[in-house]
Order: sequence, then structure tokens, then C-alpha cells
Amino acid sequence: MTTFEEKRLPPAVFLMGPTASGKTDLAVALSKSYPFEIISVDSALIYKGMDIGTAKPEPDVLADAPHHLIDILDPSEAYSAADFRQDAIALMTDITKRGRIPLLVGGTMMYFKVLRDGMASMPSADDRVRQALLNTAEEKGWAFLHQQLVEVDPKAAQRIKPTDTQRLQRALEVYQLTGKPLSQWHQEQDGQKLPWDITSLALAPEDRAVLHERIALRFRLMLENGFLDEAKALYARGDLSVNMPAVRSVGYRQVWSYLDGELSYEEMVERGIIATRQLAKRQLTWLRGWSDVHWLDTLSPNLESDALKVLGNVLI
RNA sequence: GCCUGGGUAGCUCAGUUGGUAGAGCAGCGGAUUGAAAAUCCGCGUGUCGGUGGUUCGAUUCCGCCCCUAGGCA
Repeated sequence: MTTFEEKRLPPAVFLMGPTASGKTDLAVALSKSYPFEIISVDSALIYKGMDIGTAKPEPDVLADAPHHLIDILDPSEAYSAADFRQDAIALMTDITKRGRIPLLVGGTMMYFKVLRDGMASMPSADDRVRQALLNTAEEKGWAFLHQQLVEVDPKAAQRIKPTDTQRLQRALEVYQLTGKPLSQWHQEQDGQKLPWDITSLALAPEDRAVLHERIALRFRLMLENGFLDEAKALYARGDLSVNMPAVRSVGYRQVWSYLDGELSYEEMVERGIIATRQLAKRQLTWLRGWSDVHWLDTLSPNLESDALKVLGNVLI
């Protein structure tokens, strides 16, 4: 039962799923016949010039079914879950005002998570602090930094392993920037619920082997369609490197190693496919723990009507 | 045909002075609060190529056979 209060919230739809599960096709189909407006939830599609390797929808598809939050940044720039939350809420507000329904589509589960559940209002990344921490790590080792965290924020230190350098760095960064431990920020976080009535859909093939096949096929197809040239163009710029999020994306990273001469072509293909499979697995782990999801099968012959059954209430 | 290496986990290989075996990768499970397509954690039973023999006991030693790489013909 929904309360009167909840019922008044405007509707929004989350369409989630692992890579290569067919999210875009379904979203486009739905947006053609119903008043949905698509917001991309994808940390790689935000980048301009990264089209083939990210399986970005073709220009004619985008012209037909506009997606927000695609091609908004240069690959040299960084984006974050917090940026996404802010951008997405602004777009959702506007879409709702215009009497349409936000359809959030993608596979970046962290973004869905923070959009739905909010974040602590901590400061964003600080390059100088991060660099200083990196220098210390190089001189004294990550174990030393972890020891610092134990002293400053034992609760976070228990959760964050010395080997999880990315989170360790962030935890110390937050403390240095604010004088307040990360775990305290989390504790003080006000439960800011997203003021929309969300319906969550998860799309995936029932059989993992099917997803693996689709992933391998799609990666080879990307290469046939000029992925290598696309990546070469980015590589040739000279200002991009593997410590940038864009270049760390699945596929691009492996091609980068190939262009650096670290991998043979065959190894690059193999590892690119492997990295994509591993991404899909992590996405499925998120999805399994997602509350109130309606699962849809990629291979269903009536996928669109399966989705519409779930979305019945949303569309009245 | 002969000689010499190999044949052990899905793959690449290590190992057992004879007591039925373990790494990396893959795969699977999990975590996930401004890098998240990132980052990290956990999970290793497999006719030890086949067959016969020696032995209390063989994947390990011996014989034969099969497969495979290289060399010689």
C-alpha cells in the first residue's frame, strides 16, 4: 500500500542492467510511444569522441530519442557520482514540470544508488591533496597511510583495506579537507530521499552464458566498426593518459595498452572481452541487492509489453 | 619409422625422494558515499593421457599404447 503522501510524488523510471543487455533498444522503444524522456546513467557515455567503444547510440537514434547526459564532457575531464546526482535531479525536475516522465537508463549502478539514496555533503576531489597523498604513498607505502587512517578514523579504516588505495586516498582526503572523519560524514548524512516515485526495472538475459556471448560478439563488432581508429585518435592527442577515468573505461584501456605495445592485438581483444564480462558481473551484483526491482529477460519475445505491464501504474 | 621433450583445474604451468596435488589467469560470489566501465575482498576435487605390471598403496617407478612439439631420416 502506498500512502497518500507517496502517491503524490511524480513518477520516474529506472531502467538498469549489465552492459550488452539491450537497455538502449528498450528505452528508445518505450520513449517513442509514451511520454518518457531519457536520461543516460552512464559514466562513459558522458564523453565526447568516445562513441564506438562505449556502444553509444547512433546519431540517428539520438535524434529520434534524445538522451540527456551524453557527450557532455571532454575525455580529459572528470565527472563524479555527485555531479551526476545534481545534473540528474535538475533534468528530472524540468522533465516533470513539462508533464513528462524521466526514464533513467544505464549501467552505472553507483550513479543510480546515489541518485536514489543521496550522498553525504562532503567536499569533492581535490587534486593537490590527492597528489600529496600519492607522494606519501610512494615514499612510505600505502600501509603507512592506512595506519594514519586507523588513528584518524578507525571505523573507516576497518572497512577500507590498505590495498584499496582509491578509497583509502579518499578517506584521508576528506579528513584533511574537513578535519572530520569520513565515517562521521556518513553518520550525519540526512536521509534525503529522491522526491520521485521510482519504478525500477532490471534487464538481463536469464542465462549468463548468453550475456557472455553478446559481449564477445559486440566487442568484435566494435573493432570492425572502427573502434581502433577512434581510440587511436584519442591516443594521438597526447594529453590523455591511463590515470584518467575516460581512458580507464573498459575497452579503451586495453586498446591503450595495445597502442603502447604492451599487448598483442589478440591479447587486446581477449582482455577487452574479459574486462567487459567482469564489468557485467559487478553490475549484476549491484542489481541483485537492489530493492523492489522488476526483472525483465533480454531474450523475451515481448520485451516491450513485459516492461509496459510493470509500468502500468506509471502511465495512467 | 627412429630419437628427445611434453601430456596434471576451462587456459598456461608447478609439484609429489611412492601415501590421490597447487599457483597465475579465466570463472563464480561479495563489497561499493565526488575516479565507479573505477577500486578492492573471498572461493581451487581435478578419471594427474590410456592400459598392464611392481607395491599394503601409483599421478609419481617399469612396460606397452595413444596424442602432441621439435630433431633425424
